[in-house]
Amino acid sequence: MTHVLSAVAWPYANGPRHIGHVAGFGVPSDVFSRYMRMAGHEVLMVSGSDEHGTPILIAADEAGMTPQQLADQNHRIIAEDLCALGLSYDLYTRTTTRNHHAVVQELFLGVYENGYFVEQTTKGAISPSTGRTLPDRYIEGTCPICGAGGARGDQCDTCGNQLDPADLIDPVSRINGETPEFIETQHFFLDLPALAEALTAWLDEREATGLWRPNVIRFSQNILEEIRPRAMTRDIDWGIAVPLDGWRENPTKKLYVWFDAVIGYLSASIEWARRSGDPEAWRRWWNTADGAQNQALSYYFMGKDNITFHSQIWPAELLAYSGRGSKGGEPREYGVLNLPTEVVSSEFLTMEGKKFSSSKKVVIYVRDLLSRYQPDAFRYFVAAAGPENQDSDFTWSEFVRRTNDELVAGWGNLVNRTATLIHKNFGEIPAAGELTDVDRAVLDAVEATFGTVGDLIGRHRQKQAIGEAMRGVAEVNRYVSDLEPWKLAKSDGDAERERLATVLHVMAQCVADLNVVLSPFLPFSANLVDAALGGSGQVAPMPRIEEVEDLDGGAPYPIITGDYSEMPAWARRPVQVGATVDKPTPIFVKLDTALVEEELARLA
RNA sequence: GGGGCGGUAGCUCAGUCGGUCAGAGCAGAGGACUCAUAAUCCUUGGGUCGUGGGUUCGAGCCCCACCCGCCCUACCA
Repeated sequence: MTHVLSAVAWPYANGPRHIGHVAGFGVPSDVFSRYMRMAGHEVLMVSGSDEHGTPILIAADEAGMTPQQLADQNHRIIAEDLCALGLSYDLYTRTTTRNHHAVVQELFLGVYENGYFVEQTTKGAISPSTGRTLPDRYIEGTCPICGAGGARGDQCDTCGNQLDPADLIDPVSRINGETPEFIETQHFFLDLPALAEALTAWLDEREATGLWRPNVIRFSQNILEEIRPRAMTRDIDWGIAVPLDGWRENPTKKLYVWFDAVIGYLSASIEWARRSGDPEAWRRWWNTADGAQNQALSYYFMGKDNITFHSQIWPAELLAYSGRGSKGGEPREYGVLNLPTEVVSSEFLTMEGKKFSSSKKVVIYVRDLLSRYQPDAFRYFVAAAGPENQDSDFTWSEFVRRTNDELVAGWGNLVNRTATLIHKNFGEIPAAGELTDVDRAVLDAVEATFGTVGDLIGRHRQKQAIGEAMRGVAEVNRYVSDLEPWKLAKSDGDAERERLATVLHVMAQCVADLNVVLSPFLPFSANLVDAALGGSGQVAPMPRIEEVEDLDGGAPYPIITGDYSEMPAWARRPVQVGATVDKPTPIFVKLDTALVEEELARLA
């Protein structure tokens, strides 16, 4: 039994998420997790809303709300959207829970006690009226190099030079227009150089597996070369308190949002365990570094902009807590924590050739998409044409084409013609007579897809995986066309009748198999397909939203959770002879090509 | 500026260790069939593999230079 942690990127709760976000981490992580469960692994899939940090504060100010109110609102929207996409989280929680705060502080103390924090004084900009950190990008002014106006604190877009915000001429805050104040301020820096050796060893070992995507491993090793301490606290009043005397009480010093967000993988695992009734259960996914009997693997899903935090900052935190850096040390109560097995980063999805931009209205939100289209149509597009290895483009015409020509015409039609033929001729799944070589050939080809598709999903090659599954679909369509069962149906002879039963039985078996193979990609329709062929309609369990109490006395909140224990195994299951097959209704909605123009008009 | 990725048929892309590697799907053309959401099945066109050099018996594949697109390089997340 292998324990598999599916650690899915935490969506930032400053607004609703668009389809680019879920294409990058949502759908791929769900396909992987569903497959791994069916393949017999003990999967724990966790994520949550990332709710601290400056952008939330700003969005809250603009909306006239408190940051907590804004986070509450967006957390709910995001959770509902992810749930509606069928993403099978064991727990989707949030970073404003008491549990998360406590786990983050525990990690901080572990890192601190082992000596991997260094205190440094830095110069930084703050807003004089609020005392909050003013990040470089929120300061603008005249570029000291080229004299252009509107230069940002970190970089001038006109001349391209990188800047120090203190050098800007007439700097102003983009948040409220006031002149920033540059002050000396104390912060805790994560001593990354003291962890560099351990990080290098870990990355080398990971590289040797040959499993990481080449650009991810290369990028990760590259950033290791210029490693330096990184501030893990901020001058801000929205976040998690620094759990040290003299700091804890300071309302304007909080932990850096990225220090806390990645810890969510651990805190969510712990929260899941506490809610499951076995508070120590999380350790089976996290504490197997030192010769535990079972094996635990962890896969982190995210977009490429997050690689740094998952292949450097997060493993550094884990190493520091576990006492595995050059300064040594001992772990506290959580023990030696596992490092990521694989950082599975996707590239970016673009929209009609352009970057997503909510301000420029080059965007489609998950909610809007799902209000008009089937979740599986979108999931299919992402699996078949998503940004797996390189940036890919979402266009409405391609979405319509993929849906109509591949999903509806290929798979949907095979299901439909199979169910119709069986319904008309037998009304139930007929028993097979003697199989011919042609029958065996198609059955073998379809059964082989369990191996090929499963292997590809396990190696995070979902584009190829769904391609192989669809090749199986084409093969069965070819079988049907070749054998022309409708002609057999027109004959009265017993031999023809038995042959017809055999062919339809083979078709039903192939469709049932392909349905299982496709179920990680198309869970909603998998249930409908199963029901259409006389099954229970319970092939792909679905997540649900649940309102829960905070475990430690905080405010209640919605989570995503679910029971995924009833998934079928990743293997052929003989179809049930005698199961009733009714006249089918189409499962996939064919799209009107006119919607391309309608959708493009919405973007303008 | 530094690092990385990509530029292959009209479109979207595969091409593992240099040797049937010039491919698939879609669109286009022709045909078969009628069980099926006019779906399916068969046949078919064809591209200087970004540009220019180089290494090699042999290069989309390796090396160098250049052109174009994108990403990372932030105290945003």
